[in-house]
Amino acid sequence: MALRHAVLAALLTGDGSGGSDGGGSDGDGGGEYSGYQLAKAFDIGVANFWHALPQQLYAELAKLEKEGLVAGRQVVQETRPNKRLFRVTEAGLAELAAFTTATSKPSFIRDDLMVKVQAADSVDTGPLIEQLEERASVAEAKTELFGKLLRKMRGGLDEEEFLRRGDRIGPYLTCLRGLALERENREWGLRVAAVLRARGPIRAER
Amino acid sequence: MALRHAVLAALLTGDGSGGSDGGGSDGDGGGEYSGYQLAKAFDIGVANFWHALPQQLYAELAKLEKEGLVAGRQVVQETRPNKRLFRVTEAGLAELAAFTTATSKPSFIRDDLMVKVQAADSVDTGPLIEQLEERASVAEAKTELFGKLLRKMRGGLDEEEFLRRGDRIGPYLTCLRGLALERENREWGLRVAAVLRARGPIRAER
DNA sequence: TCTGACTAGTCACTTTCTTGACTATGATGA
DNA sequence: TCATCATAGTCAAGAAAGTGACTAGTCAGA
Repeated sequence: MALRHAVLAALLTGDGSGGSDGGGSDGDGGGEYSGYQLAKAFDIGVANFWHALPQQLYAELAKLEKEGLVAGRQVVQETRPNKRLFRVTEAGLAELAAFTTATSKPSFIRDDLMVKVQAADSVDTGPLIEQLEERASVAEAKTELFGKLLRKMRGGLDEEEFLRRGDRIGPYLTCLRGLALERENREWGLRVAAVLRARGPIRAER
Repeated sequence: MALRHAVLAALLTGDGSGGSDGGGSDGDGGGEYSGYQLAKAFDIGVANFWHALPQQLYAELAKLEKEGLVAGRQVVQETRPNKRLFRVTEAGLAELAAFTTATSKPSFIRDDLMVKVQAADSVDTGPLIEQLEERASVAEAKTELFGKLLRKMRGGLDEEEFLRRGDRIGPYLTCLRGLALERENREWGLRVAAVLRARGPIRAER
């Protein structure tokens, strides 16, 4: 059970997709998000370290609300469907605090491409090479995206300065890791593709 | 459904935990593993890109056998419980080949610590710092482990040479990525811990 | 005018994962 | 001698995650 914590953390951090979309006064600390917005955030930033589909988020938000960890309010809209905005309650904060104190499960990764590379000696490497290069280019795009996000978050300040004095450095720090990850992803993908290409078709069979 | 492919890939690659444990003549290509050995492999090397508990592996092996993708044979042992060794069949290879050709799902990570860091501005950072440093030291240990594994796999050759001519480079390539990952993990953990430490107790609340 | 995309979300079903307990035997160590 | 670890698994229940399909209105473009 940890999607809930990812959701709480995401609700707290103002790294919303919308930007200055619509009119909300963004005043009071941790933002308010609709399930829909949250789903988008999970597709971009948060997806860095957690992944979830919209349906899961809606379901989780419902549960969290029932338990009083988030509070939702209805917002009536004329031109588009009504929506419910959620914010973290005190109880939600307490839950997050407890979670932070508890020991973490070891992080885990699951990666189809790695499985394929692991078996690279026993299968046709053609399609694999393609996928590796595709992966590398996706990683490059993400690298750029994260770079922009980071610049935006730290505003005018340089990194050291921001990390010393900025408020809300959490998302910045996780984004930093995402950036490093994608950089490595890219390099690895290119390297492996190059190695496999150089070796040509399968050699070691069985 | 991709644990099965991870299992097949793991069975193929001779990166077994046991080393020269027990007496088997290791002759014919992809190794043979018991569920138990496989479980250990998943706890070390493979855990790099896939994670699974022993029960899942036993269950998956049973399914794979029923479908003819792996073949098991009973090995009677005097001094310890009997075991069943599995190897990948032709059909299993074909399944892996098909999997390799199909498009991969985007890799995904799930990491409690990252969630906690994301929320770092709203919670007590004390325990978090501890966990980050713990993580860093685990990562360092893994870094060393992977370094050794890599040296062992490439034998006397240097890396370029090995990747050009070695047989069974798949596990080597995935291990390379694991190494890079853990290196980044370590650096990130230390960096974030230092940043949080320098900031002292919570400042930005709500 | 029809198509498709965007906003906003719900329902039902299936697959996977995780937890915990249980069976056996032999070897190691206090 | 008693406890614990390592080998080698099995079973069952429940929580979490993933998939697919569906509603419904708005807006932009062909």
